[in-house]
Amino acid sequence: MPADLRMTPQRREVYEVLRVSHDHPTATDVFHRAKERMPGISLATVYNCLEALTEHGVVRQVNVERASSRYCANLDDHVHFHCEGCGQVVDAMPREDVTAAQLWKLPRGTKVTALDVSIHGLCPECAKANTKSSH
Amino acid sequence: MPADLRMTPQRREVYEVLRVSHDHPTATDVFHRAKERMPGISLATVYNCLEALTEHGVVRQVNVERASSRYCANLDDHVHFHCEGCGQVVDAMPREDVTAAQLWKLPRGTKVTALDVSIHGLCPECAKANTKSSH
DNA sequence: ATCTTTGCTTAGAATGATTCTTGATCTCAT
DNA sequence: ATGAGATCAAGAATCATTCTAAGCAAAGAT
Ligand SMILES: [Mn+2]
Ligand SMILES: [Mn+2]
Ligand SMILES: [Zn+2]
Ligand SMILES: [Zn+2]
Repeated sequence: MPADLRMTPQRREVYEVLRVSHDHPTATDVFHRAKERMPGISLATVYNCLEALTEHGVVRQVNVERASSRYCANLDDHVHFHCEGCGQVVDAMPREDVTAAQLWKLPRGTKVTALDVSIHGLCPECAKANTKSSH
Repeated sequence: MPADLRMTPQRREVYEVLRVSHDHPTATDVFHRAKERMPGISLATVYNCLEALTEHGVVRQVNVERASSRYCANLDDHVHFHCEGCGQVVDAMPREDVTAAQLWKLPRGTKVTALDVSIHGLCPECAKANTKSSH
């Protein structure tokens, strides 16, 4: 935890919800889960905590298309796979170092700070269900 | 143009705005530009046209983080570079075929339909301005 | 220990992009 | 020409997110 992030009970609880969740919950999802153990917490506080945690690099905000932001406590270098069938968002790890400048043509002198990748498609279960129903 | 997309004057105008724009305008940007030549057009219609054009694959919707959607008439396989300095969004072409399954570990049986990449950083101009001011 | 400053939490209001609703208008096949 | 089905326009509604203001709580100074 960064020293300059004050770990209030609410922030700890929001972080804990994310740490044990692997489904990339939205702010309202986090709100409902946090409420179970901390009934007084408000949605505004969840938004504030998520912002504080994100800004301090303790969690990641995950945006898939225009949908509500989701949050992820996995800090390893990874991207997100979004299943168009069941809607789940799962982590995908790079096979090796993936560098933007190697894969895409960028003007000489460009400084890359982040690479944001979402892969869209069908998870194995939805892919199977899809072929079955469409033959 | 797909045969099943009725090309009304409004849709043609919205498409024309995007065809000549290379800055990935938002819906309101498109609205203001379209209004110059078609003063009666409404923002709702611009949204409708953008949706129709997007659904028929004639233009692409470009989402960078949580900002308003931008639109792009370039149908070539490409990704978007977003400059954190000046905010511009520019196209970046792949150096060669970039396949998600080759670069990221995905469960066996996953079907990939689309790869959505945004590169974040500083364009050459902003990168230069940045080093100058920060030494 | 008390004052002081600053940051955090909360409820509710405000924002702003997008979508929806409704009635008018247009297109196209008959 | 007629009727069905699209499309358009204006405004209302939605909904995620942000802002506001007031009360609290922790940290620092005296
Ligand atoms: Mn993740
Ligand atoms: Mn583009
Ligand atoms: Zn699925
Ligand atoms: Zn720039």
